[in-house]
Amino acid sequence: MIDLKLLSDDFEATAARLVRKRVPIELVRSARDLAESRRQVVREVDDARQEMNAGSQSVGRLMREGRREEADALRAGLADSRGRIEALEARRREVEEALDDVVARIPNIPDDVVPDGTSEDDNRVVRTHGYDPADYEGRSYEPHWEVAGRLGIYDGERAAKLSGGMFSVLRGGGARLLRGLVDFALDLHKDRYLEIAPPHAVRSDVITRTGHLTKFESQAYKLRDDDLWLIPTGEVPLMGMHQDEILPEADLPLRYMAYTVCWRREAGAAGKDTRGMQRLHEFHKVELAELCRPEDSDAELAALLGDCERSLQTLGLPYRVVELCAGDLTFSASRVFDLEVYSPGVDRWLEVSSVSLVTDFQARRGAIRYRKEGGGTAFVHTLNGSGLATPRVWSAIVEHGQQPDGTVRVPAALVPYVGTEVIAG
RNA sequence: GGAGGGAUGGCAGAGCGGCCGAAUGCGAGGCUCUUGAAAAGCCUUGAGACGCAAGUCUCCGUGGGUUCAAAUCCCACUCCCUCCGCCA
Repeated sequence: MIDLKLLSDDFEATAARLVRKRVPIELVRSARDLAESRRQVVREVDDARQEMNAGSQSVGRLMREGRREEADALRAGLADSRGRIEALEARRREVEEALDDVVARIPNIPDDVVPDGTSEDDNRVVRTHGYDPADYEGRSYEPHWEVAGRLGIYDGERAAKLSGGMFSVLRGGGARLLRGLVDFALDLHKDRYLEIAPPHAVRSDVITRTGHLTKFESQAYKLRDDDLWLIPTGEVPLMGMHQDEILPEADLPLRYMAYTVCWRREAGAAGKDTRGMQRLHEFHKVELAELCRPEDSDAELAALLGDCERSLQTLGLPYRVVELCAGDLTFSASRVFDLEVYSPGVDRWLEVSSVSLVTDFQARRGAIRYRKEGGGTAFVHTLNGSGLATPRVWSAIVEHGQQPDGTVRVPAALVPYVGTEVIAG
């Protein structure tokens, strides 16, 4: 959630920044007005309470002094003021509910350096690494599901039999490639990130406060008999760990990585780009996530982006870095860089990582703070990015590594992890 | 799943319905003493909301109830611990 103070202190500027993210101005106005109403009601409640507290204390004093009749008289009057407090409280709840509802629709404020734009088309390619169209001329590339299907390392039909569409079954060298990718990613980042093995099911409270379950949409799977949700990303437990904590400043930044399975319902996303392993309900991912001081978050974002790029560089995959425009930013992010790998089999750039700066948006809802060395507390900034999202990297390796004889060449850096230079089945 | 115990500030740990936002100890910060340090002594030290400020309000696991008044009494829930059962 955003800082409501920004709306009362500097409405025009804040509204202008939100409008860049396609937020309707009426929504921002209504948040400001409701916040003001709330302030007023809270003040009335406080005043009423003060009166009541003072009265109650007088009753106590009179009783101790043995002045019974005076105490009884006062007590009768206080019963009424309790009714008044209850009425005011009811109004406060009403206003707060309305405010929460509006605030829940307001996304994080885009960073001023983010380019203007309203859609994907306005995103900016920052740089391209390792890609030369000449490399692909004079040869045909098949999509990964063809290559992998023929090798028997990917079985889409059995996956559908077990679980329906958008699930995968990997076999033999395909399963080994998946496992190797995970190990590779964890090893690559172990010096800067603390490895965590978190739960894959979390409470409603946790997934809500990390921003992955809202009144308006749910990408997550719910367990039937318990108040638990399967995580859509490792970010959820990594950030949820510190909810309601006040961290010592000296502990920051906290950099974590976690290998988890991720589940996404992706309702309505069926159809396009779903062939093979491009989009799955269940996939494996090594997530990088961190908490830091606000003044460090720009530098941490650059470093995190570099770390995520390093995964692709080391694997020798051609990719480009795309900065999302204001109108295309995800709800919680103030700034996002997508990493897209070139997939020759489908001749497309596929998003394999989304590196996000979330500023204090997530920390505010999750109440993740730190104690400043000079005194006082403040919300941390949070960041996250995929260190390696397996399905699309897996398929990119298959498409790039395909050889005339139908086998797949394994990138050199991955050979020790997969245990073979060539996947032949 | 069954039986019992518990949840209070950074930690440990008190707390007869009113003088309790809360003893005490530890930790942390400041000061005195000292050449310096230790020891000792003194002082300070939870979070949040509103307010220029004085100050007021909220928070003792969560939610409800009783009462003029709840950390304290009642109800429900959640979590933790111990024992039993089951189990990778």
